[in-house]
Amino acid sequence: MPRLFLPAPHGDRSGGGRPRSSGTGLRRAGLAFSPAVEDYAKTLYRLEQLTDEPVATGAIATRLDVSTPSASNMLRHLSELGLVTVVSGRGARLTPAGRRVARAVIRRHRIIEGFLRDALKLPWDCVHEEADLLEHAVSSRVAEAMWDVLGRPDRDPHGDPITALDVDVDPDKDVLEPLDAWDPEVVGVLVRVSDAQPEALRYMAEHGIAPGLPVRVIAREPFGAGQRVRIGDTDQTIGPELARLIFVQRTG
Amino acid sequence: MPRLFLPAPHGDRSGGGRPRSSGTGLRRAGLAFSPAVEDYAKTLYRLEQLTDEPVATGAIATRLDVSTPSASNMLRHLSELGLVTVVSGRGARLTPAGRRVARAVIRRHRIIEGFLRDALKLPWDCVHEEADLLEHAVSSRVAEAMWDVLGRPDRDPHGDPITALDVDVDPDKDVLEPLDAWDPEVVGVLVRVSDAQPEALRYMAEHGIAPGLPVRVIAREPFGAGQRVRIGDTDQTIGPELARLIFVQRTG
DNA sequence: ACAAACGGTTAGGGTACGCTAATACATGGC
DNA sequence: GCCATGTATTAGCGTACCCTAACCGTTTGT
Repeated sequence: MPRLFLPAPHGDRSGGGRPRSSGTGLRRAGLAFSPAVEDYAKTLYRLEQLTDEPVATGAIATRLDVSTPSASNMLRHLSELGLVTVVSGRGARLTPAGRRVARAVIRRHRIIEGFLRDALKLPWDCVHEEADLLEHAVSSRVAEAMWDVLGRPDRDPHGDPITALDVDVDPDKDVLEPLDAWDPEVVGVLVRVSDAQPEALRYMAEHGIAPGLPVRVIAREPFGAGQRVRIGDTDQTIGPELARLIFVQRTG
Repeated sequence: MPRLFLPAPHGDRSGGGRPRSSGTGLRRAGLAFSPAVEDYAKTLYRLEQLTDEPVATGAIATRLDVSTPSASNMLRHLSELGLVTVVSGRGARLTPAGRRVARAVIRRHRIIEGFLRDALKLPWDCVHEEADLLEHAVSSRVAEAMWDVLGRPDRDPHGDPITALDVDVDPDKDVLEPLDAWDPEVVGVLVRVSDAQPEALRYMAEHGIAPGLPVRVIAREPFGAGQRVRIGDTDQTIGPELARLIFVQRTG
């Protein structure tokens, strides 16, 4: 049984005597949940923010790059851990406990990203992958120490918010819009860039597109060729696909 | 199959189609070896430094806190990975490849320890356990970045050497002795303290016993009560069990 | 010389994950 | 209302680790 002090997973009609771990547990003693469980919670949390419906099993599977049956099984597992409620045949929803787990993982992830970039000077585009690995190994104590060293910032390098664990609201709700949606002459601040596509991240790094800079839309190019935009103090043309990954807040 | 580009483990009479991972491998894609394998290599490396014989299966099992059969199985596994050669019925020995793996893990471990203590200001005694967790998740790139930030030290906080990957010699060989072995009036420098016992670490931290300080043995107490020693600029009595965990280098 | 003792290996199970193939269910078209 | 379609679940496996119990092979004591 991997997690001490928690109801045993699955059937647990086991025969094992020693209450130590099975499989992966030689390391990670005492950490509450397995990396896989944390990943599912995190993914579920993110997908829940997009709809009010329960999250479809297939969507989770796609996001995590596993087969649908695997996701289905894991969701049952998570529900036995009390982290999700499964709406059979339709999808799953995080419980409050599940949301806590997800927020903790996401918080650690963002702190680690910030730390890798600002303290260790790692290049932009490798930071996300490294953080995906580390988020399951870094204890809260270490993560909070990193956060202190960074000066307790409220956003990570991509502009994603680093919120307290008991905060459920997304501070970007009702505030941020994709740059894509803006018409000419609108002005504001670049708040965050999506970290979903490493390639896009690299491009943005090379072209000086980073959170914190002022943004002004100059014109919309014809035939869907994107927007002419001033970011910081350079003008450039942003294609619509990239513009959907850039989130801005109106100031004008 | 967890490790890309390596001969498949065990029989591999599998039926699986997708060449992705099984079990634990959703994260850690691309990392060469599983945490368990790294732990075995590390332990083997340490035990090999104590004897010239092949390392006994039972010794490894004890050190890793697993059953002897588990260790036996894993050693077979490691031998199929080309990391050890098993001397059947007697024990195992690391191959050059195994030694490389072990040194890489140990190097990461020590860099992480130093980093947690010096950069993150974590207390002495929790540093070792955190590092045990992190050493399998931190990539070489991140570890080397940490090392740079620390100023490329050649020892970790306990005084254990941080050596290059291709260096096989222990720089402490023929140089360090346990404090226990010293007679009165011998003087030198405290180079390292064993990190094997967290309790001892805590005691030493509280009593100002740390690597780098000058040491002079003042007298040996009667009836095995230990030694009267000056460490830094305080005198104290060190019991023989503690004295065996403190390693010193003669300067006089 | 032989039996006890000890250490290692083999046998047989477990759990956590993952996968494919086959089945169940929900939904939408007609 | 009924079937085609798609999505979700169940069935059955595979692998990495771990464990206990039973089985060897050496070494050792007398």
